[in-house]
Amino acid sequence: MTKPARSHRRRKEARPEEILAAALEEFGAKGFAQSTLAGIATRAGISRTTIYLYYDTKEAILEAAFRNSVERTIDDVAGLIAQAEGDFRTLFARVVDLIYARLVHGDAAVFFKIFIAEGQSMPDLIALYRREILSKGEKAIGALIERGIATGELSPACRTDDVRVFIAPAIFAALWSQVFDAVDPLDVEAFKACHVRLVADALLARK
Amino acid sequence: MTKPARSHRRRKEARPEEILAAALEEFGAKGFAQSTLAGIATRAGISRTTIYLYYDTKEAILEAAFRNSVERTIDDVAGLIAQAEGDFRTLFARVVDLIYARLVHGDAAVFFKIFIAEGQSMPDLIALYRREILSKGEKAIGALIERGIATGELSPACRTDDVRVFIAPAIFAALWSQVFDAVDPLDVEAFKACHVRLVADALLARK
Amino acid sequence: MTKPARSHRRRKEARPEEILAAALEEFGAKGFAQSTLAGIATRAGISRTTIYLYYDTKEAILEAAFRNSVERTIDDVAGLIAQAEGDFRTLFARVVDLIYARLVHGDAAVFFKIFIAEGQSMPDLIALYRREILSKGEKAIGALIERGIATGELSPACRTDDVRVFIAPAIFAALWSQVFDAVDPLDVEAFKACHVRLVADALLARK
Amino acid sequence: MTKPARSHRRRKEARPEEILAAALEEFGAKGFAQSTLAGIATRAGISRTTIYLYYDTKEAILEAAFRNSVERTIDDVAGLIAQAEGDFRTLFARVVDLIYARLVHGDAAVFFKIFIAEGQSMPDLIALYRREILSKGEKAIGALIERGIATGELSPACRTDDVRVFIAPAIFAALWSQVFDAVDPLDVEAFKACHVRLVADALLARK
DNA sequence: AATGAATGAGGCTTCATTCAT
DNA sequence: CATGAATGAAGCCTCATTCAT
Repeated sequence: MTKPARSHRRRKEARPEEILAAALEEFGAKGFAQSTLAGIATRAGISRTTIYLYYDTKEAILEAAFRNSVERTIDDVAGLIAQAEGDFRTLFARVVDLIYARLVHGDAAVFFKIFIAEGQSMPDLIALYRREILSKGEKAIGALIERGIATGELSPACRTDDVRVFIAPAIFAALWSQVFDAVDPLDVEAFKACHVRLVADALLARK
Repeated sequence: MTKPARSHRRRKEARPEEILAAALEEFGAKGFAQSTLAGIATRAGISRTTIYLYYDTKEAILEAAFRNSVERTIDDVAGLIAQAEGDFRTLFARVVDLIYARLVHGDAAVFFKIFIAEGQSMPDLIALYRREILSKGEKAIGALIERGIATGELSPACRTDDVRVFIAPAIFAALWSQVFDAVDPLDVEAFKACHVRLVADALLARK
Repeated sequence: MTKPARSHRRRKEARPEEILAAALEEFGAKGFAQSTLAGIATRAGISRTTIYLYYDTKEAILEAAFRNSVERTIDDVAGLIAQAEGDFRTLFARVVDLIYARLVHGDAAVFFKIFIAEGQSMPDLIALYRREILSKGEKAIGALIERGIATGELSPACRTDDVRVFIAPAIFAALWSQVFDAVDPLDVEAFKACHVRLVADALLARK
Repeated sequence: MTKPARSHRRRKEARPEEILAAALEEFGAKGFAQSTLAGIATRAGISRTTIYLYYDTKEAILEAAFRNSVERTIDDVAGLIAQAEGDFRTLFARVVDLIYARLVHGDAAVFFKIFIAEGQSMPDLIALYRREILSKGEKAIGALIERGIATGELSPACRTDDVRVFIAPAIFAALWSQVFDAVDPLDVEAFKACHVRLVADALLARK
């Protein structure tokens, strides 16, 4: 169907995403405020001014990169809610696995960093993040718990918990890696196991 | 004889701390890179150049503010390890209380932000933070668990856990407040209660 | 096909030298430390920041201007050594002519000024100057004297002199012009004649 | 009569000269424009603001230091004209000796440097220098030549020379030392001998 | 589509100088 | 008399952004 794109054409179509990828690299390495268009351009292997053909401002790049990443993440989370088999501990572990994967490496970690540091000046993105991504994640965990209650594994009392507490260690791990990796790297796998055990032990204990 | 404090003198002595306080405000509001000396000066109610009478560079201000805060925090933590009476759940709750107090409001929150966003460029401060503050906190929790094992409340198995998992929700709460306060404020007290319950339930369950 | 030079291009190629010329003017008028990039930019008819497209720092401009000038000067001096015909007095006069021309007007005068005033902080340029330019000049004079001895005009005793003594009045004239031109201008031609006569008389007298 | 000054009093009277001495050091080390009041104050062992009790501006310090030095120099030169015994070569050597002494070390060297580099902006001092110091020096040399003619040592033709040519090498030596001392120090004594020989040989040769 | 050239706004820092003690 | 405190002016430099090719 789609004609095998000539390299010129292909280039043109690929540019925006290439720029976004380069920007994400730069943002991750230096933070948003410290990032420069020059740095992004270099990483993308293009000239500084070419960026302006696709994005109007530095902020626009961040926003585009963010929306781009958001969509993919939402899909992942949706899939994650659907696939659900096995006992609570197993299911929870699987969910946590995915969250760690996305948070410790990948785009999500970068945006986390940026939002924490410079979120004051970008309330719209913040709201979008909270609404589109975090909410979905919360719902996924909530659904997991409901299922546990339904099967009799968990006590209905677990419904009253703030599910964010159950995921918090993952965020902690992501940030620890970002900040202290050089001076004191975290054994993510071991930490994750502790995390799952803590939550499962606590919830299952409530009969 | 010598009048207790001529206003000139008194000012001079107070200045450094005034500047540090203003800087912390500014850093908290804009992040370190985005902060300007002009902003700090305005908040302190002095001129831009006056700052240079006390600190040589913007980095020096950050460092001074940090060390200033570090010392106070260490003292708090030390005191916290000492005072310890009651059952595990009560003690843990008290420790967590203090951590929330310092992390959600106050200096610690600001430095957290800065380190996450711009830590790459200040490895020395990062190392200091990890060594002087976080370690102390970890030890405090570790001591608590040992005490619980000693009194027979907790299983010795709890010793194998990474204690950072037990505190992670507090960091989460601190960052959530920083980032999402405007769009979706966190009920910190409720969250904290969940946090304590989760950890206590899990640990006490392991017999 | 490719038009010989689009104005954009041509400009770009000319810019560095334009900036250097402007800088030399500015340095000459104010000395190096007192010179400002704003002044250079104005003289060059460009904006302050445009300078940074071509030179990284003020020091870099000085260095570039200097090297630029050095090369031309060395070539002149080399040519001057080569062309040599006639009796000692005539030859010496010709060499002195060139030295005055370059020293009293032109780049050399500016660098003299700068080196005298601010040489402490630029030892590399100083060394280069001594090695690449002054040495060549000394050699030229030395060669002249050797030739005079060979032809029997001069006594071999002249070889023991420090040739810099023979040129010193030229430097004096250059500096006098720089410093006292407004208050008491020097009749350079007359002074130069005196200079040549002094040296020639002294050397030729030694039989 | 004069009470043996109490140290306080003595201090007060000495201050201006102490400041001048410190300023001269600083000017010599960094040039005038690069010198700072802070540097002068440190060298003088006093506070920055104390300087303002005695001198209104940086320029005023330069001027005061200069006038101070001028007076002493004039006296020296006057004395130098008076004392005159022996043949031309001997006398000339003695005069040149004094000039070297003052130019290569001491205040005069510093002012030379400053005037060359930054004279444009201080025409009054320049004029004063030309009038009060250089003129006197020229006259001293002129008188020497007249005496030589009178005693029959020199030809009356020597009267037509610009006497500055005869002293130029001394200036050259002074500047060389300032600029190239680190990279290629000048053997001042040898150079001076060459200088005297050159001038004497030339003048005495004209019969 | 892509880029090299150019610039204005703004940040950090230095320093001569004034003010109050 | 002496000084510590404070500041305004000015300089260097960076960077997002516009213009012309």
